[in-house]
Amino acid sequence: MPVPTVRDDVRERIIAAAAQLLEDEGVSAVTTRAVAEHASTQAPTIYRLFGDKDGLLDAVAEHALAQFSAAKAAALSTPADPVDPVEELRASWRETVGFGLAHPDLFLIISDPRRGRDSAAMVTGIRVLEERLRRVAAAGRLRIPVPDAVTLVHAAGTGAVFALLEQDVAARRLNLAETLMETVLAGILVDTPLPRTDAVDPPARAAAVTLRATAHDLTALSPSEQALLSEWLDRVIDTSE
Amino acid sequence: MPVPTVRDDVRERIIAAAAQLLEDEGVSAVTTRAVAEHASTQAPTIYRLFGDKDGLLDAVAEHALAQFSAAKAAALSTPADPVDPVEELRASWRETVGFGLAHPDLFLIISDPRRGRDSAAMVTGIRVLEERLRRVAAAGRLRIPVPDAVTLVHAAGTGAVFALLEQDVAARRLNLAETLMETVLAGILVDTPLPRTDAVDPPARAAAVTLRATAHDLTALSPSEQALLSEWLDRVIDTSE
DNA sequence: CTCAAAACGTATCATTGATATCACTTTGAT
DNA sequence: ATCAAAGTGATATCAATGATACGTTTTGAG
Repeated sequence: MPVPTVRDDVRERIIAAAAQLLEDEGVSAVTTRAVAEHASTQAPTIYRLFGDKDGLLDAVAEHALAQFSAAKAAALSTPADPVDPVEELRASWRETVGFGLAHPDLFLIISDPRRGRDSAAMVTGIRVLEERLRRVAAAGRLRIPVPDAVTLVHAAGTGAVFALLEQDVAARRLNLAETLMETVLAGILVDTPLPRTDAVDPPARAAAVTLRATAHDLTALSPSEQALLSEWLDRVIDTSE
Repeated sequence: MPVPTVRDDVRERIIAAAAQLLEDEGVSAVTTRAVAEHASTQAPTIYRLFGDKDGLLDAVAEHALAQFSAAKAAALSTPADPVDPVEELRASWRETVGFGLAHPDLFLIISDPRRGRDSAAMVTGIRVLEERLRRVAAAGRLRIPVPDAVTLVHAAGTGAVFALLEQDVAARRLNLAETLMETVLAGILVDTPLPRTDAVDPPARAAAVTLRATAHDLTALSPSEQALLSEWLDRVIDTSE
């Protein structure tokens, strides 16, 4: 086992400095000079240790994701203390979405397909998801092959985070992630019905949704009447949720 | 109606030059100097017309997306020639995914949440999707409010494109996009059964999937036996697809 | 034709990723 | 202990890029 050398120390200081700059001031603040200064070293050291700036960002992404994955792995149930693997999958999804929303710039770097294809960070994250889904399959709850499920859940999760990041931070509809997750789970799991608003819902809701979409084409109503009708229908739809 | 001025001409030339550079050599080739040269003008003109480089990229994205959306809108069925709105939604999804895969750098620019929040390009794209879903709702096929469906489908579509772009171009599993689409549709539409492999499938497939996940943990089999079993199960799963 | 406003074009700045260079230190074999 | 080889740290610097200042030219209304 190699003892930590001075080189390792500098390497960690640089990664930490870059990570903090990324977190605090965004990706545009991560310049070689700023990183070097925050790490109390010089710019050329970055190139000696990481090759180029892309290599540094790779290292930052891998570091952050490794930390995150370790926390998740620690939460994995042990054979001695089994937990419903589907619930673990749900928890994993929520943690991932939360991570993406909490560290948007980092998430965007990791998700960049031009980087992610061979990135160690992405591989690490995928492996955790795969283990979760393997357990679900082992419990007989998965309806499709594990690799397919990995890709599907990964794609949906990425899309959910991106869609939420696009929304204004104050008006984020966080249940979008939940809805998308449940929708995907309903599609890939056995014996997991669609979320709430299905059979339980009064047929009135479906009718309201339908009518709401055509409210502005109802020639029998004046524009102001259409507007009011739309408001009412929105209330009907929302309160039956 | 304003007549086209010289300024408009230069503006279009710059956008075309930037778009072509983006398409041919990727985003890193889109420098102010390269764009200016290809457009037979000077770098400062870019700043007079677009404010900064970000503004130029915005304009490029909007231009490309407007062209794309126009083509899609032209394909929209007219009242005189109605088409199943759900099928139109499927077609729209496929076109969007195809667009993303054909123009990855452009798609990444459009999808960047830091840009997309107020970008005209994103608004344009969303509007088309909203119209599609409004028609689905008007036909009584939508189970959730139109705005929710817009966000959901948009998120899933973005995720599908990103997941596909991450894969090696030669080994892309394009049916991932189809599967995700059908899964989401099954979740938001009424009277739409889950995709193919549901009730039609023999229960054998589900069992094969379950067993496949635990093949390497079967202590009753030797490692080589486990490997062969895995191959057989993969064939079973694939041929009943 | 005049002339003010707009557009153009040259030159240039500041920042940033990346590298050359070199003195100094550590390392490890002899 | 010695000394050559490798590594480290620091300064200076390069090339490319986004962005702008400012003098010159073009345009179009009256």
